[in-house]
Amino acid sequence: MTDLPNLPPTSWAVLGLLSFGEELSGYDLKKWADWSLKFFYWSPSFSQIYGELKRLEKVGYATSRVELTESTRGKRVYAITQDGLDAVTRWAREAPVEPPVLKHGVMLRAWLGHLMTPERLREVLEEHGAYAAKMSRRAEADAEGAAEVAEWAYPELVLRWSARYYEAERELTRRMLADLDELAARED
Amino acid sequence: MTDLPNLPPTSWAVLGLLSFGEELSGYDLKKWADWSLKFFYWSPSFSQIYGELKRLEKVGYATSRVELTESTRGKRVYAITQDGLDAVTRWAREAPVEPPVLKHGVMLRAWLGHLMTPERLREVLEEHGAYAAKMSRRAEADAEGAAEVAEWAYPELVLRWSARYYEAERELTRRMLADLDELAARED
DNA sequence: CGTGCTGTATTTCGATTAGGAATACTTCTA
DNA sequence: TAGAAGTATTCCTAATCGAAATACAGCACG
Repeated sequence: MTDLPNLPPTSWAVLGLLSFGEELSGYDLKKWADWSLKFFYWSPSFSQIYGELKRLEKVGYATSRVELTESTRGKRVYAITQDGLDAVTRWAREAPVEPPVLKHGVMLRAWLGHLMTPERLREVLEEHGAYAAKMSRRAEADAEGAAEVAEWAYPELVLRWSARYYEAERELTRRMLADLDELAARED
Repeated sequence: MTDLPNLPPTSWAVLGLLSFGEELSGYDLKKWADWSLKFFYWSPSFSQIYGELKRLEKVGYATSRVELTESTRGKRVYAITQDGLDAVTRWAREAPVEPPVLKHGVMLRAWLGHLMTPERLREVLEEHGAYAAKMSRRAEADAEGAAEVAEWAYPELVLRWSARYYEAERELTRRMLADLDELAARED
C-alpha cells in the first residue's frame, strides 16, 4: 500500500469530474462544476481548471488529445487514465475526513452588529435569505435533472442534500431575525 | 461619499476584531478569532494576521506600540484608529451582500459515491456528523460565555446561529444516511 | 452584408490565502 | 531542572481567486 500522492483537493475534484468517464475540455469541466459542484464545494476559475489538467496529465492521471471539428477550430479534451481512476478511488475511500470550510460574510457582518443599524442588518439578512431560497430551488432543479440518469445517483443525492442545506440556511436566517427582534425588545 | 478602499475580506475581519476597542497583539487576535470567528468565518494563520496588521497600520486604520512587561520580553499591540473604525463601520453597512463560501469535502466524496463502498461512505458521514455535533456544542458553550458580557450581544447572536448551523449539518447528515438506505433498497 | 452579441476555448497575471516550519523566550509542572 | 506548554513573531511556498486578454464561431437584426 503506497501513499497517495499529496495533491491538493482541487486536483481530486477535477479528477472526480473526469471519473464519470467522459472526455471533457477545460471549458466543459467548468460548466459541469458550475452545474453541480458549486452548491457544496466549488465554483472554479478557468485558470485553476486548466492548471489542474496540466498537472494531472503530468502525473499520468489524465491523457489529452486535440479534437478537431469540421472547422479550423480545435479543442483539447481530457480523459482519466486507469492510474487516475485508481487514485481518485483511493482518495475517496481513504482520505481523512476533513471539516468543511465556511466563510460566511453575512455572519461576519452580523457579528459586527454593534457597528450597524438594526434596519441595515435586517436588510442584509433578508437579502441573504432570498439568496439561500434561490440556491435551494436551483439545487432542487438540478437534482431533478440528475434523477433522469442512472449514473448520477450520487450526484443527485448530494444535490438533494444541497437543496436542504440552503433551505436550512434560510430557516437559520429567519431565526436570527427573530433573535434580533428579541434583542431589540430587551433593549427597550 | 468616497469609495471604501478595496481591502480584502481578511482585512475587514481583523479590523472587526479590533473594533471592540481593545489593544491586541497578533497572538491575541489569533486566539480571539479561534474562539469566535472560526465557527462561521475563519481560522486565520498567524502569517495572515501579522501581515494584515502591517497593512492596516500602513493605511492608517490601526496604530501599534510595543508593550513592555517586567521581563525583557515585549510585544507589539495594535489598536484601531478613528479612521479605521469609520471604515469598518462603513464596510459593515455598505458592502454588497456576498454569498457565503462553502467547501464541503465530505459532500465531494459523497458525490463520488460510485467510487466508494456504501460502508465507507457511511463511516465518513458518521464521522462528519460527530464533528458537527462537537462544533455545535462548542459554539453553544462559547455563546454562553459571550452572554455574560453586554458588549458581546451580537457575537452571542452569531454564536447561537453557529450552534444551530452545526446542528442542522448533523440533521442533514442523518437525512443523507436515510437517503442512502433508500438507494440501497432500490438497488435490490 | 456587416455589426455586434453570445458562446466556446484557453492563457496570463497579480493579489490573496493557507499552512507549516523556524525561532525564541517565558512560565508552569513534575 | 529538564521538559512541556504557552506566548510572540517571521519566513517561505504552494494553492487559490478573479479578472482580463485573446480569439474564433455562430446567430440575429437591420
